[in-house]
Amino acid sequence: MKPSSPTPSEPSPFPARRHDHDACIADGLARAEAVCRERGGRLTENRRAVLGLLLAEHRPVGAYEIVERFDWKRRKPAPVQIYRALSFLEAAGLVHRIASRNAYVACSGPKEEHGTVFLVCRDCGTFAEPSGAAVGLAVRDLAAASGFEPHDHALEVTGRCPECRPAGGGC
Amino acid sequence: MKPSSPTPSEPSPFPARRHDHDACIADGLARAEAVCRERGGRLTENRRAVLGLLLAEHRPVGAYEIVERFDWKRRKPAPVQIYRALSFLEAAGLVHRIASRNAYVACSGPKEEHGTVFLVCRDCGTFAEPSGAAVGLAVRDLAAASGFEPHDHALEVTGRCPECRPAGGGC
DNA sequence: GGGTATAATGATATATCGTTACATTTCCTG
DNA sequence: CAGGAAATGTAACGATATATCATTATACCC
Repeated sequence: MKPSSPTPSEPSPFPARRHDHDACIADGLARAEAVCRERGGRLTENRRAVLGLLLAEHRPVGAYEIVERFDWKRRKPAPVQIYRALSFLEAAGLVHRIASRNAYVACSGPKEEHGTVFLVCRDCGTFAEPSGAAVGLAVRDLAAASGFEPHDHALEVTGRCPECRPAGGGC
Repeated sequence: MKPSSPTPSEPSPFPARRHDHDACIADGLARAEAVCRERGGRLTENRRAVLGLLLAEHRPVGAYEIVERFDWKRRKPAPVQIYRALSFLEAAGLVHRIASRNAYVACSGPKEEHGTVFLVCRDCGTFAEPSGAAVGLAVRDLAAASGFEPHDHALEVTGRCPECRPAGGGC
């Protein structure tokens, strides 16, 4: 498979244009259940619904867009409900906030190495979260050189995803 | 070089606790004048005032905080005035928006290499903008490996600055 | 099971951040 | 000094996020 591709073991952090989406939602929810059992929170109906919606999109979604799309017991939820669910999910490491867009994404990686680098396509909005160990190290080095003690960081890169780049490749 | 000291030529991107602050404001304004001459904008009274206020703080300041602190012709300015000045200054590369805080800082570096990494102290709020070539390269590599074409990025690191770390150093 | 503490939700209001729209003024240029 | 582009002034609005407090659900102990 993919004999001459430049990326053998890690084809792309971006989702394939068509993939088993139900499975990736189910995976995400299962992972959430596990995380909750471990951390002691509860994956309630509301939280599950918000996470499900984010898992159904591979792109950052604004809180008020979630409000609009939602149907909780035949009612539109109040913003605070969404923010509460998002806060819980973010604390649990299940979603990330994309500050540069005031939006939220489901965390795509099952590992603990998540949260390092976020790629967002300026054209289609698709989101990817590659495992950026090298970037993390560079950040740590840079911080250390300044005597700075890093606690948390968010690197948000905008650009064009493989699908949206001109087919020729070059520029 | 770098015989035994950890940071010989580049002591710290953080401002010293006391330094010639008037000079660093004057420098910033002079730089702004130069940039405007080159790019064709005008460093008007309002823009100069906003930039001056940001230069007077080595930390991110919210737009509405600028509104509150301001005294334009004995009046409080409307938010839109501040945002207009900030937009101009940001386009000119003279200030950066810190998305994770909804706040703005004066660009500290005179060079074109700015805008790569932002360090923000969680305790005192002090801001630094070290030259992060290594991080930039790591980001480019990571993006390339994904087939992603990066256009722009913002890396915002929160943590503790040298002044606010426990004196012992370790943890 | 019943009582109780804690977690989560519902509902309303409000704070904070940023923009739209349009009239007016400034100031550069010829 | 006329004409036009750039910048400002003013008011209202839109978007994002949180505060407060009453109520309901869940876990836990007995």
